[in-house]
Amino acid sequence: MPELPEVETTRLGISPWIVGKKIKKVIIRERRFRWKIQDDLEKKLEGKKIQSIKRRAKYLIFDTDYGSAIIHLGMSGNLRIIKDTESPNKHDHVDFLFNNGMGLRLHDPRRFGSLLWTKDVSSHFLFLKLGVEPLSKDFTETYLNLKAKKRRIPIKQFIMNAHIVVGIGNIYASESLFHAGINPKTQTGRISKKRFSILVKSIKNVLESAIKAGGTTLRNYYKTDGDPGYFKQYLYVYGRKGKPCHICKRKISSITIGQRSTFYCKNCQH
DNA sequence: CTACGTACCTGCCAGC
DNA sequence: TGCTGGCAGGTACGTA
Repeated sequence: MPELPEVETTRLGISPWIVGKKIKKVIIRERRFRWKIQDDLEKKLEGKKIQSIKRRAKYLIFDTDYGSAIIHLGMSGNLRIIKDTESPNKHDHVDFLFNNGMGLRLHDPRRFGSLLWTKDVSSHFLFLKLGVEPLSKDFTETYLNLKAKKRRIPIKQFIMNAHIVVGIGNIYASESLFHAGINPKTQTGRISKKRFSILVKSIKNVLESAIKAGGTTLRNYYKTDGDPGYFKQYLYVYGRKGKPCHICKRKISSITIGQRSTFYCKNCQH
């Protein structure tokens, strides 16, 4: 499901409801996720107050007085604010209930997501090898140019590699490359610094616009208030195989790169 | 480093 | 109508 904009939209949606709130009870109906939820996670969280919700890559980090919960939404996960009297539906695997009668519900049909607990986020194995945040000032053409040297992989795989830059998934990789006019198959090491500059701007633009629109809803992603994200209407290539390019009217092509479907315009991207 | 495959899951859709 | 295969927004890991 979610790429960076959807995770960020989720963070923005739930923060006002739960930052500063004390966790009264944690209900876990299903522990089998990407990693099994540890047996005493309820005990770790109950009674603690949520100090802040941060995001690193596509991970949401719930800092408490002592220790943090880390949530990843995988392909199909979402988080929603509920009243603690709302009965669970299928795949509503975890509830965090607060003192004020509200709760946070984790729903994830495919269970590729995760819910982990750590005393120290900065030393957690998930965060050790991550690349830069695309919306930070560290993400520049100079950085990409440095990392790109002699790399022969297609540029699309390169920008989807979380060791290089985090948060860019299959939708926004295709979209960013379209706006930058770069063919997704182009060998990374053969792209000029000038073109990297354009690519960096495109990525930041696409991600920021998608956050403003509340993310992209294709099937089962919904914002925390239950509404869909509206960025789908701004997609230029993703999911548009055979449809006319919004710029040149020629048909959008679809190929596979790194076992992932990839969309681009043969006429606009070189 | 690269390419490729495996694994973890459920749901949906097209085609027969 | 029902079955089957393929595909889906992610990512860690293993092998050559």
